[in-house]
Amino acid sequence: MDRLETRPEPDFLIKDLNESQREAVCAPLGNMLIVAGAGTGKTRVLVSRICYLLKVENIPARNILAVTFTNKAADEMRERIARSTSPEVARQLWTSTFHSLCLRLLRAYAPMAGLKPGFTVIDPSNMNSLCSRIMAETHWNGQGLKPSEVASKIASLKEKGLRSDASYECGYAADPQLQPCLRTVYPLYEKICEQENLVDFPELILRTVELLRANPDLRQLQQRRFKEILVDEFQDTNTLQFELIELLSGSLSHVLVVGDDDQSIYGWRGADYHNMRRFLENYAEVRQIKLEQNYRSGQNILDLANRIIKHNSSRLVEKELHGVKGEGEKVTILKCQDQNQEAQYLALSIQYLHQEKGIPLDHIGVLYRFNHQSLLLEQELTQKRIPFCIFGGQKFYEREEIQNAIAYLRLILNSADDSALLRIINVPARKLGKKVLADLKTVVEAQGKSYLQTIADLVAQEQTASKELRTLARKLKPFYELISELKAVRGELSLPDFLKKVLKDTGLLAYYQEIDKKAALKPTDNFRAQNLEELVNNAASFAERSQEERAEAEPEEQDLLLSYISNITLTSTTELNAQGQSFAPTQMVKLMTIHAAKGLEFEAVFIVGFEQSVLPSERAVSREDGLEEERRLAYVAVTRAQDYLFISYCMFRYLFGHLNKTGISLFLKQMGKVYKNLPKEQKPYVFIDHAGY
DNA sequence: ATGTTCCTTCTTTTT
DNA sequence: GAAGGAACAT
Repeated sequence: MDRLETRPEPDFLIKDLNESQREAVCAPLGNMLIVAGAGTGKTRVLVSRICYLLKVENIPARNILAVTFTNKAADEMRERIARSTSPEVARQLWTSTFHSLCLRLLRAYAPMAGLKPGFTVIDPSNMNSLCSRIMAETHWNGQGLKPSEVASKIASLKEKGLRSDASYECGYAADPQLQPCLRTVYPLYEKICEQENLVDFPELILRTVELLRANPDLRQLQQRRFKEILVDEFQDTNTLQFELIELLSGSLSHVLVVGDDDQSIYGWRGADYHNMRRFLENYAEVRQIKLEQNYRSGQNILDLANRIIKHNSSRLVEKELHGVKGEGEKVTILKCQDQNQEAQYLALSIQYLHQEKGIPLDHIGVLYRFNHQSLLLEQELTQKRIPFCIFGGQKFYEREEIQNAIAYLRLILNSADDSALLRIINVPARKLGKKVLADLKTVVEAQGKSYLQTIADLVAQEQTASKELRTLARKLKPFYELISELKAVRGELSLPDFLKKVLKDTGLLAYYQEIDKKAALKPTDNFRAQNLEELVNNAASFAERSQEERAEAEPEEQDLLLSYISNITLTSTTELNAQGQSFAPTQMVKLMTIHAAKGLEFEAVFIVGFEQSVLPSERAVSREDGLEEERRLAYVAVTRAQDYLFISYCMFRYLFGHLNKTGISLFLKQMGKVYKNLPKEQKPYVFIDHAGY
């Protein structure tokens, strides 16, 4: 025992870790690829590694960057590090998502990146309306492409690092359907974003990459800052994010990436798990570590999972999960006649698990491939009086009333934001309909200024203008005065008080109260006015939080309203439910898609609709790598279960109003072959045929 | 400007 | 089969 040891022994860090985990945590400084199977304690390894870097390697916290995909993961990591070190240290760490990291850099270097300070971050739905605006103005009908599809084409081009000019050169012009989109819509989209000072999600990354590419000095500065870079869920990175990491890491930095190619389920969104292989190729002397010891599930569940994924031929790394909990319960595979029977069986089984096995309802997860599958299940659970909640569906910040409130804030912050203005200029109705807007538009186009500036000019020149312009000015004056007044008082009020004033003065709150009153039939409906009030609460707690962090805040983040709306745009889904509250339901069964379940675990898992043309989905299999991605989806679903796993499939199912013959999924069939000749006791599952009744 | 009716269209969605 | 959009009517 050496009490005088100044350099802390890593024992406290590696206690309870298995050998490969320990190797990952205590490896000498260098590049590392950790292939971490489901439930193998990867977050723990990441957190311990960061603590090791801090305490043993004495790397200052401000030189460590940990990148995740969700805010939730980033917060959780920071919190766990705070517990192992100190809140002080944890605050100095850079733990953030790709997007919030880029936002921070762009706010700091806006002019250098070709952006005006105070730019607005827009979400995918705003991107859609912008595209629809452009399509209307250019009179292009989309040739079967909807605005949202055009928007996602643009987004995916950006995620490949391609601007409008580059994507045209890159041979995408060969696609006849894409041509008008590339030639007219994309360049116009870029132009409008530039004029209105808007930045969409993929743009955050692309701008940052271009900024770092073009400025060697700035790049070097960042590379010297980020000595140790850690990236979670690396299989989900896209081309652009891969390049971002390359630009941020210098010759003296070390990069550690953690991922699992078997859990790559966002390929359709541009994620490319081959980045794991690329990492090995592009980085020097990468230490490769495989984590296969699973702490989550019983061996029966793992056997089934291993068997399913084995049929994928394009896996990067062969691996097999070994459990530590023993065999555990057998998996139940249930064959049903139709979805009604499946729903009934589900409700009964949940009751059984809850009442006989004492499993709390909130430790039970029901997973499905498509959102619409929940409908029937909801009805059945309601009837049997089993409390449940649904993850996903409509998100709080996507709700119309919230988007409208945010649009007012956007306009107040950024006068150039025509998209925001056009959204709310007549909400609530101000007699500014089609006619007035068309007249206004001609003036805007003649002047070449933003809508708000044009309105300001019109109002100022009311006396001297022609008769037509005078009437136009008179109609627009109240709206102009409203926005000006709000702009003027912004600095005098706290964030929540200001928001309250905006909702009241614009008439938005009264407008939605009126709508609620008329529609107040179903109590399950979200009252819209209530949602707006929730927005105020949300802003209040945001203001409180930033008060605490004020000491750490960098000067560019001082504008509370600006950081609030950027924040609410980048914070969404799992953290807030449709009512805008933090989502931590108790005593309720959780229903969600398999995609939404990634990263979660439950004592008991039900996978419903494990059948042909559902899982694998009929449409997915036509895509390149589609079938294998669906199989990975099945693998993710199965590996969510700790103790109980129930899989069900139907022989027939209504899909889009028609009765289809579905039946057992290819994945289950292939898995079952291995066990065909084994006696029942040796199979990891019990098969029940309910279809005969 | 708001309500209606018909018609089309169906994944998954970390930010 | 249900929801969202477009065309139409009030």
